[in-house]
Amino acid sequence: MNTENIRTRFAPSPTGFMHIGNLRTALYTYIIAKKYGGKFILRIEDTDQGRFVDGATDVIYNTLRQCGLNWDEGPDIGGPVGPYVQSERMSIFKEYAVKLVDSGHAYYCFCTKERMDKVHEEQAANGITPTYDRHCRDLDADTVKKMLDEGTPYVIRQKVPMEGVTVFHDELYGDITVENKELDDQILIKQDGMPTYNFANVVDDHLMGITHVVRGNEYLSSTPKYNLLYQSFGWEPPCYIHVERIMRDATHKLSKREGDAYFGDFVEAGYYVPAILNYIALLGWAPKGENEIYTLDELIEEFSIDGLSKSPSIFDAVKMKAINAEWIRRMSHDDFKALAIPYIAKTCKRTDIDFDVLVRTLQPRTELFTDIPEKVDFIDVLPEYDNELYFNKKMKTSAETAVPALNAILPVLEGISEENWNEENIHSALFAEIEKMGVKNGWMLWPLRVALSGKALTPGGGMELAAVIGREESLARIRKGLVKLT
RNA sequence: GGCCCGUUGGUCAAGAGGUUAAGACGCCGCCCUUUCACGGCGGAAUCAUGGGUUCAAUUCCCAUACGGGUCACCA
Repeated sequence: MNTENIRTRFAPSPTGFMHIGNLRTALYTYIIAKKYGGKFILRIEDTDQGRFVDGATDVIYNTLRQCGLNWDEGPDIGGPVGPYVQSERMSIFKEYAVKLVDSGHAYYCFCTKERMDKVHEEQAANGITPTYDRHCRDLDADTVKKMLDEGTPYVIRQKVPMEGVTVFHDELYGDITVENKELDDQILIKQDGMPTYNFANVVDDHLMGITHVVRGNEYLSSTPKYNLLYQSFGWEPPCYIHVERIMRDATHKLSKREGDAYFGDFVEAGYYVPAILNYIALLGWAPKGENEIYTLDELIEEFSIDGLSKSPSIFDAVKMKAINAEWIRRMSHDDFKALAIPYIAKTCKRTDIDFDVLVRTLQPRTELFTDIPEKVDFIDVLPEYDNELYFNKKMKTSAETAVPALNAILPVLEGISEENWNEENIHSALFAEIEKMGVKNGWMLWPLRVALSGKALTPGGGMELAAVIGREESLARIRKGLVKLT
């Protein structure tokens, strides 16, 4: 593969959503450009006015920026081969189509929609794949001129060779050969004068100097027609890299309905953007070594086209969550803290707590940021709980043993002043008492956890909880627990 | 249906004729431990099927099955 002066492009339609599969295509496209020091171009394909959605281009911009997939040329920043919005390029396609007519690679077709419907109907009835019957393919020049002069509505169709084969090369799939007779004389310019997607794509890619086309593998079937177009123009075809799709399961695509299709869904669900990128990069691509955690820069470093998979990958939310958790564990305390605080604040309004202890206990227990609110919901107000919670088989504790345990803890903690109330002092005071009494750690500390949180599952143990919620609240909750028990 | 593409544990996947068929997630067990996690150790679990080629096929070839894609004046 020639990697000199690579130019790749991401050419999404503004639908209002960024599908996770498209994002992955954008990722690979970006990586391939950057890996070889090339340019990554953004082109907006908005020619389908029927699908126009307000603000949809912003979704594309924002997603790409959030992910760090910064484009070198695009609608907003311009570039040498603009415009980068396809709807602003409409005037150029007709001219190129006429060039093809002149060179005998395309032709005017005056067939009406009604005639085509009838033909297709008949073909279908005879069990033939509906295609254009090439009715206008060999109209003589005079007839064409006459009809054009009369203003007869027309389309321009590609004149695909009737015999022979077309071969194209894909970096992943190798050479793919298709019989020309399988190819339809597809429409290049529609009756309204607008280009079809396939035609605009070829012309734009060429005019923009795109060297590597990375796209979903649903385009594999139409690539021979693309290649024929390049040949007809005498242009060098780009290097094709078709990537397989991401599936929901073996037979279903990711869908809007399941809420698992769009980038935004995952951000909202508490995923960390670099982790999302990391996970989707791994879906359909395997690194050489055993590391699975990559930043974008590391991905660029590690990436290799031969690591791309030729079969569809099934999206696994469980694995993505694991990758997300790994990213969280690897964060510095301060980075995690900054990201966690807004989620803590959802259920914990207090600001006088020991955030450092809380955040430290939270970090290894957080898979998604959205896990956090539920984990800290006991801080502001002690939840109602049952004395049964004091029972723990392994700790050998129960509502009965909790009474002496809490009675022993209370004076010890009362002995720590407000100024000295911190995890270290709580720890040493409590452990001194434990040693003095000759009891098991859990016998003493399990009841403390329950009294302080009213929960069996908490971030950190009894001592951390005491440090987090503070002296006054801790003592009050222990006393309350004692009252509740007796 | 025609054409094109694909098929290694539940999932992501390595492997490129000879391997005890990596690794990760998940699952199970054990250890650590004031819970749960984290961390550590161990375990169960895979080459779609049938024919070839070969001394030897997960690996190469051909069928079959299954899955996907595509056959628009949509993109």
